[in-house]
Amino acid sequence: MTTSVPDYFSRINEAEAAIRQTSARLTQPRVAVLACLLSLDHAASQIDVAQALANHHRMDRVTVYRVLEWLVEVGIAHRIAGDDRVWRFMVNDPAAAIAPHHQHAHFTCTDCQQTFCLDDVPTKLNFKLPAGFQPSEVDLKFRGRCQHCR
Amino acid sequence: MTTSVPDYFSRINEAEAAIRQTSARLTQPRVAVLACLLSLDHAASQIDVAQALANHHRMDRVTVYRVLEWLVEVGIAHRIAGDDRVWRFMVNDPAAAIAPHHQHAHFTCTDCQQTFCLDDVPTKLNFKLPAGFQPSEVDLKFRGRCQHCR
DNA sequence: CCATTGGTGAAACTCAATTGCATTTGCCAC
DNA sequence: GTGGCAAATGCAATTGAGTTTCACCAATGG
Repeated sequence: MTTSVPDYFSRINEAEAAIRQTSARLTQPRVAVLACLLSLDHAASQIDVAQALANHHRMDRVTVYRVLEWLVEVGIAHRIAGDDRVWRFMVNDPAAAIAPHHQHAHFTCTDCQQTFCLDDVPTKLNFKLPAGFQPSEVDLKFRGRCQHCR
Repeated sequence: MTTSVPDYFSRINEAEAAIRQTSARLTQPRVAVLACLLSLDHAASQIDVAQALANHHRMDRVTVYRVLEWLVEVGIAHRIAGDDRVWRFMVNDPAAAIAPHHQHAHFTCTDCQQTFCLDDVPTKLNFKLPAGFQPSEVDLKFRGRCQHCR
């Protein structure tokens, strides 16, 4: 739940490299937010990120929002709508990022409220929809108990 | 998109009957909101319902929220989380309502922004999740073009 | 018809997210 | 290096869906 500090620091180089690959500016907030996301195995909200970074960087909430949005824009992360009307963010699986229209499966724990990304679960478009519906994206969401909470 | 008025009126009796089957009071707002939902083939937000009913009933928005919530509670309707952080509501398919833990598939049109319920698409729990994840609910969501928008 | 209590209306509040604008900063050309 | 400028950030104010509180009203049961 809390960010392990060493884990966060070990991800800074990785974050910088990823940001440099976009042609945008390498800024402190971007590095910090991305390093934070990289250090987590579950999706994080703006408030999660801000709290995790509070000891290292003082950063406006709006900046966190904007960095997270930007990460989604450039394809480094993706955004998940929670049942509590909060956006959560998670770094894309590098392997899956190759495919432009990656289909996600997510798992939200009803106990600890954390959301995990299940990259292994295939969400192939082998569903038969009623006539007239042309799907371009699939979102598969599970609710239940996660590995830590059972 | 707009509620057809005759359609709404033709659903009033049906709405009254359904409300009477619960042991709660038969009130104007409940009848109106449920008749409105029954007349639609897509999910409606609080604001959609309020606007559709504006000509017939003056009703506080809090009342609409409470009636919609109540409809979910008693199993007449269900709630769908939208990508725009808005709750939308739709009457349950009577056949599917028999099963207590009915799994839904939803389709949100990226063009007209409306959400439809696909009762025919099976969402059986035949997925293999990573070890440790115990799912109790599945939510399958499609995005794309609906029948009206292509 | 009255009493009870569940339901409604109105105003205030919460809280995540967004917008506008002044200030700062990364980065490129020189 | 350093000067300039667009891009990014910080701060304050705003939006908008949804919730809470509480006084008043009205559907049901006696």
